[in-house]
Amino acid sequence: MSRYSAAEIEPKWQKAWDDSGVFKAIRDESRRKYYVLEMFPYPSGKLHIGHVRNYTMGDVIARYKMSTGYNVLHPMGWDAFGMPAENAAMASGGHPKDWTYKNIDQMRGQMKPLGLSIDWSREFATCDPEYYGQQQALFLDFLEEGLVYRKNAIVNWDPVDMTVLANEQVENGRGWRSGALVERRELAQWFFKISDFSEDLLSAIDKLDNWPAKVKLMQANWIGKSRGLQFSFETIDAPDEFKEIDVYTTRPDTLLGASFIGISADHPLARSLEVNSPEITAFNQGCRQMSTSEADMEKAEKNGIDTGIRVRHPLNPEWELPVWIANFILMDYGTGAIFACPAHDQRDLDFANKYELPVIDAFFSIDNEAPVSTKAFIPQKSEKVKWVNHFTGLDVATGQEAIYATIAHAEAHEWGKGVTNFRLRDWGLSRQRYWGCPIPVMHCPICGIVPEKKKNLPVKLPNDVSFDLPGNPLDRHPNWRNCTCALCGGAALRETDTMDTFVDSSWYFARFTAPRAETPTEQKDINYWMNVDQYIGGVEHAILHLLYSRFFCRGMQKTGHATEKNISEPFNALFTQGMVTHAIYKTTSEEDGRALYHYPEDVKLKDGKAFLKNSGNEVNIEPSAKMSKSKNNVVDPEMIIAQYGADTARWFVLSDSPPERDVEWTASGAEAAHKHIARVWSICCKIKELPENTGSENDLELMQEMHRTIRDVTLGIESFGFNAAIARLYAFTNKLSKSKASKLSQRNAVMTLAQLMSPMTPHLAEEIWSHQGGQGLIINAPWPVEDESMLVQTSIILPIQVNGKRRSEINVPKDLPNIDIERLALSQEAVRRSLDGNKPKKVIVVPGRIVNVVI
RNA sequence: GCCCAAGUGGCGGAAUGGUAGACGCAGGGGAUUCAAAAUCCCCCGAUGGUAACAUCGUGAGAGUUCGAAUCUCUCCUUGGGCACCA
Repeated sequence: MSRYSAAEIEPKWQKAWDDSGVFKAIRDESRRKYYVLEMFPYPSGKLHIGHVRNYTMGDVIARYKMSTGYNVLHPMGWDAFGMPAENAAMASGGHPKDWTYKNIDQMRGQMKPLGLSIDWSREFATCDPEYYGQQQALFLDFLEEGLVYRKNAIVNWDPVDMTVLANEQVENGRGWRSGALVERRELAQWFFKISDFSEDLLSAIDKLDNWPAKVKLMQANWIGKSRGLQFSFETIDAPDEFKEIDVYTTRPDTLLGASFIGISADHPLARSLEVNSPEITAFNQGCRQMSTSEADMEKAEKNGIDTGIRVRHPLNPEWELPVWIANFILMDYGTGAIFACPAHDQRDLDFANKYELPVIDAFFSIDNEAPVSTKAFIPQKSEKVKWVNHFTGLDVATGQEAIYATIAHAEAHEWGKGVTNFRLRDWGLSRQRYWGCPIPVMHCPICGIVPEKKKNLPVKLPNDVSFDLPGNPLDRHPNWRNCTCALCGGAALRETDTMDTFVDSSWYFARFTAPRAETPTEQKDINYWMNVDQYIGGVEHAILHLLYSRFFCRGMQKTGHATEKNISEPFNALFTQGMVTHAIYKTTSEEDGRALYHYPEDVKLKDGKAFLKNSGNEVNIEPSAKMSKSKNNVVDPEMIIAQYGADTARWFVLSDSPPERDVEWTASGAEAAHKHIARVWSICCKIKELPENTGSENDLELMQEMHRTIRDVTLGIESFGFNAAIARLYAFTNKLSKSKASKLSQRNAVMTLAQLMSPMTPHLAEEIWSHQGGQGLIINAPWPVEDESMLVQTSIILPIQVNGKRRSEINVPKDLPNIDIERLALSQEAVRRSLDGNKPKKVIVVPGRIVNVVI
């Protein structure tokens, strides 16, 4: 018996797959296709074990589908634009392009030894001019179709680095590099009109049958359709242009609980008041120094300033309400102005208590009429409440009923109108950065904004740039900006904004169907391969990436890039896998007190404590978190592959946790996976050496177990229950290793085992297959199908409960009538003891499952 | 703060209304061996008991049900997202 050597066997089979071209996807209308795609990686430099998990899951599906006769497309590419490349260039010199392509080479080199069934001939990176040139063509068509426009928007501005900061680059209101207080600055920005599709993007969620319910719910909440009331308050003592303040509210029913009016610091009225009031100017400035992130705004202390202006209540002109500027009101949502009802909104209540504004109850709970003081009363909209002199005449009604009644009242009495609003905002795609897809337009002093001609695409990024000065290198490039107006032929300037990297990832799946086409898509290919049948990626993309991709497909439909077949929904099925986590090892630098993070490979564990291998110093163990470069809690797959082989790494990442949940990487788990692979190989070798014989009474038992395993593993793979499938394979391996069945049956069993394991451990599977004399490659062998006749069970074990507690069990023929089961159950010693001579109240027999005796 | 999840032995987890803890890890005992590694066999939620068995037990508390890890409500903790990280 030879020892199993992954180092020899894995490259051998990878070469065999390559030579036979099994993974090359060729369009063939006569065959059923299956498109499986994992979210493509950002080339950060090193593959980590989380990537391995992600691609292994896709690979299991791809290989399984190949074995069941599908023509499979399983491509790979690189989400290659983005900030880290520029950050690296700033930190250590070099060019983002070189950094990126070097990383891609490295990661591809780490990925290939995993033995993934990828069609590498379709590979591309989004920073290839061939890709982003086609993206520019799409952009121009979107522009022509009216799906792109320009407007002013607020950005985080770092006044020292003279650059726009991403939200993650703002730390406690300061720029991460400069430490300068961040300002909110208004810039002209490009936008996609995703809001045109709000209704469609929302209602089409219902048709996404094979998406996780939680993702669909998150998207629906994100789009945030609401029915509310828009109306205006007449002002008193306001500047002439502001005779009225428009407000939008989803709770117009609480209008009699109104306490004050709140407006955003960016509201035109708030801005106009700055002219005469240094206090208001200072307050608004303060609001504008917060980051633009909604989470930051919500977490910040709620502040406000009284403008001195008042408004009349629309239902009672005598009733005057003060107008406050408040830092928690977004100019982007609704009208940038609200009326506050502290009794029924916690945030308004905290604000009212802080500034001693009135709290007026609009309704009470039916059984408790205590007025609100520090905790707002916010019942479900479907709960009936008692209204205080409601103007619609309602007395006891639900919030929802009151909202409808109020909108009807407002429309009938002409003081407001019902409006359907969406939370979803248009997608700002402008980035003031170098390493992105250039927006292919120019600014002409005569013609204004002019799209570049398609024949001049791609508008390529210039290579001669440097990152040693603040700001965007495209802005200060000596001649890249200068161009000729595509309309009048005069001198013009190129747009220096590049596109959000989410644009790159919003159509790459379509490009994979024809990656070398001279147009963004090729009708025959997109028509055959789309949609993606199974998409796999992190749940962190549940909203933005997936929503943008759904929008993009709608845009591509409108602009004729996907016409024959409706691909408005790109992903038929979605699976969101969990992350691979690892404990974080942290010490503090003695020099400057900064946190230092250590790689798991440099740390030794002993008695629940961790020590550095080189110095022996103890390190702090922080709770497991997503593996990330910044925390160094990463496990390098190269080391795992060198030590154990790819099959071990693949088997482990699938085995321990359910795929949608996070998995904690442990060295002992990897060791166990490795042992199992060696064990299966040794069983295979033992079977080969068995003497030839003819059948045995143990054959049936082994074959029945084999067919049950085929059934369970197939179901496990199809339902993403990889961990369950693997547990089943362990159990079958245990059975086989102890089996006394004939050589013929054992050989049959081990070859079936190899087939069932082949999606997870393809190299081992091929080796067993060839060792046992299987025909051709196992990847080309048809998937085993269970024999129904081998699954039939003649008797079953029924547990007997007394009052819901298990007391006994009986072994009965499968189709014994209930009356006989009941009689048998009651005759059980344990049941008789519990009954103590009394008659049972009731006996529940659930056929095939359980018996419960109620006493 | 808002939206969405998750919480089960020492650990990863199984069971989606019907025997809680499959399978794996760690641990304990044994076989083999001159010895070790490797391998194989047995045990392994807690408490009480020689045992049979009994009681308790799925983050906390309440509820629905003949029966709840599973459904409902409230709370706690952890994770993801919050529109310029990808």
